[in-house]
Amino acid sequence: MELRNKIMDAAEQVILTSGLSKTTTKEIARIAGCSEGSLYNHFKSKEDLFLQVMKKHLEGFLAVLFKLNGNRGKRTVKENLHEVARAALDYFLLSIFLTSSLFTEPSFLARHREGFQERNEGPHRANEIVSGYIRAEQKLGRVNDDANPRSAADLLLGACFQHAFHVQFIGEDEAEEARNLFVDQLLSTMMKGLAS
Amino acid sequence: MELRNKIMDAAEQVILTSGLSKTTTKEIARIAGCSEGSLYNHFKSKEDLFLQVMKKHLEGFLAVLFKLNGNRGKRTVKENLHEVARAALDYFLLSIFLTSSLFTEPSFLARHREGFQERNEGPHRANEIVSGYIRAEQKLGRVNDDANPRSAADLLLGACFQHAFHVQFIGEDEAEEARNLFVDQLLSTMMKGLAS
Amino acid sequence: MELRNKIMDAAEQVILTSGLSKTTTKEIARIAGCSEGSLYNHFKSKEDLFLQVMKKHLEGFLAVLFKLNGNRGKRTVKENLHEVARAALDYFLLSIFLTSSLFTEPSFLARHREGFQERNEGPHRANEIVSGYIRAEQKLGRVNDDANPRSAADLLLGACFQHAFHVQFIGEDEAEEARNLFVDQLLSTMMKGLAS
Amino acid sequence: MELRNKIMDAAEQVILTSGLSKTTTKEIARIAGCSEGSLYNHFKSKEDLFLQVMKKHLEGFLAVLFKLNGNRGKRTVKENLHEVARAALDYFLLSIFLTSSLFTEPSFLARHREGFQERNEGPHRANEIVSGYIRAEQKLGRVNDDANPRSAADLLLGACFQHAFHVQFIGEDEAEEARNLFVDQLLSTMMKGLAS
DNA sequence: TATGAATGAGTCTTCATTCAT
DNA sequence: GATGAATGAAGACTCATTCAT
Repeated sequence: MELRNKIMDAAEQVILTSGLSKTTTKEIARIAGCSEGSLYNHFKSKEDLFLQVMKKHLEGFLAVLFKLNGNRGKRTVKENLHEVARAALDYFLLSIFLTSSLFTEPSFLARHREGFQERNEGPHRANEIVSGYIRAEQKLGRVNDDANPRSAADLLLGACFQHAFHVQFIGEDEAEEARNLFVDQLLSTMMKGLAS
Repeated sequence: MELRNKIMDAAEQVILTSGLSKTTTKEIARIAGCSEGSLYNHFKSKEDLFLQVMKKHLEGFLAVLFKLNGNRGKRTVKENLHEVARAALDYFLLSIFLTSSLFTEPSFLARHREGFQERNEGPHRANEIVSGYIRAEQKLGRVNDDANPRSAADLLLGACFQHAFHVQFIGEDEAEEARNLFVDQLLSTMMKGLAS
Repeated sequence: MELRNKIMDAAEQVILTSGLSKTTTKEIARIAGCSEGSLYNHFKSKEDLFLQVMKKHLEGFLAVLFKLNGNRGKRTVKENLHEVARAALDYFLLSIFLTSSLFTEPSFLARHREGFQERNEGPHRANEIVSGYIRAEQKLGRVNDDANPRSAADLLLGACFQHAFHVQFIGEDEAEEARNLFVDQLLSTMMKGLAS
Repeated sequence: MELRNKIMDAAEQVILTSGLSKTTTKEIARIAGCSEGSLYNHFKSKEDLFLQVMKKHLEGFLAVLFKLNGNRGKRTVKENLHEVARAALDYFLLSIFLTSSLFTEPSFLARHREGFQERNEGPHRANEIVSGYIRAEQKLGRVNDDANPRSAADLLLGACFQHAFHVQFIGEDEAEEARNLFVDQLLSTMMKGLAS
């Protein structure tokens, strides 16, 4: 594997196991098995390295999201939403450590806010895509006309986002099955609504 | 005002305007109008100071949550949930900068995880309370029996949590009215459900 | 007991148990059961406090030394030297922590060097007194004329001084009996000499 | 010269001229002509740096001590002891500033006590070696059988130890000749003994 | 006399980044 | 491209001392 990839993997690993504040260039280099200087042969700065890692995480998630559009009208709505919610949950669990740095360093956020938005890579992008899917299903008559598609997307993804947060807070890994159940109950409740 | 409170306010202000990584003891002292040394007459450490600020934020939110139980069966369910969702949104907007530090410094998280849970101050506490409220309303016949109370709570609070995250990401203040609308649409969609 | 004495005792206790670098005004006040401010009602400075403690230690030792002159010609020379060597050993064990500060802070030493010498309180004072005693015994014919009295004093007190150092280094208390034996062997060897 | 050595020399110089409490990382760096940060590229901590300096001092002294064993039965006993006593005196004069820190910071002592003893580098090591030499000479009939070898070693080295202490206390350099005389008188008195 | 909050200078250490080899 | 020593700015925290009450 090329050193560039080794470094990205090392950064990811250190962030996930030791937290951002312990993710020093020295530690990344140690895990990547190279010198600190080498980091700067492949990335402009530590910030740049983090940006690339974030982008890599996001890409995996977006791939699932784009598949969603192709599934309009196919399978059940619940099945389609289940798939995307599970992908979202996994992504949030992975990305929350890096994402939180956005608020730890607003200067970082300020520097890249524009870039994120220009390239439509902002965090709300996912909600927009899911919202678009739900609106499409509404037009196909497979979703209640009274529902607000964006609200529906916010409810589903928001619940996953916060759940990821809680899981990482607890610090114990959750079984695959538990995650499926969580999403399933979410969707069941969403589909039926609260009104008596 | 006593210096202790001045320091807490200064810390809060610096965190919200400059971000955690710029929230140095020197800057806090400058804003509080005292010496750095004074910080340590009132707080054991910077970490302790942050903990107190977090606690203060949480208390305001919990006060609203406890009121919720008193409203069982009163007003409409939607009205009750609206009130709590708005409080949650405000709390999340305020606390997200500090909360994100939990993931930046897992050692901090590890040190206080137990304490949070023992005192039932963990972040999931809110979801539990709302869940309890919804279950109670279910028994009163004011909520659909098919709904999973915990899932309903997770959807509502999760959406608010993520929305707070998005708002802070954008970096522009949202009007009071916009927040009400956001919550209102969330609840409308939740009440009716997606099923066609 | 008066606060002044309580403070001196507290200082002594902290120095002996925690070492000079942990002997802060805060800790002394805590042990003395008073406020930090009170220290300055009784002593000009922390340095002054230490000076008083050193003086107190020294006085106990000097009292034994002065008794030595009265014993000229009485008992055996070895008995007289044994008594003084034991007192020296005890004094060194007690004072070594404070004494070492002389070298940690040469400015302290510089400030008080003159004072020590003017008042004949320098550390060599003890050697002079013992030397004087031995010279007196020489004149009485109770000590070998070939011996150099000052060298004899240096040998005896030096051995005790270094032994105190070693004991504190090891960090384990030595039994009373062991100390007596140490001094006894020292004196036996000194009296007979090494020449074959 | 390599920076590592420059730093060690700088540390030694600052300790000897300004005392331990003024030996800050900033001052060491200034004298070494490098940045404070560089200190940490070569030494784990300030404590580690001091440890290396202490070890360097000790090694020079131990070299002389080991030569002593080779001289058994050669030259006169007094000549052999003179050589080792002079080396001891020089070593004590040099090391007393660092050694005294052992008592200023018992935590330092506690951390390294074991290490010192395991590697037989404790301060009593020298006394043991000299004691061994004297015992050997006893067996060769060149030292009085009645003398206790360990006591003899303690007397000689102890006197040198305390003399170093006194010299540093006075603060004036002693001429080479004066040191030789001091040791010579010590040995003369020791050889003959005090008994009349 | 006793207090204890306030001080501010000073300490060790960390860390992202550079650059000559 | 790879190295790793050198950097220097910055940070959290300590502590003897003061002074108004």
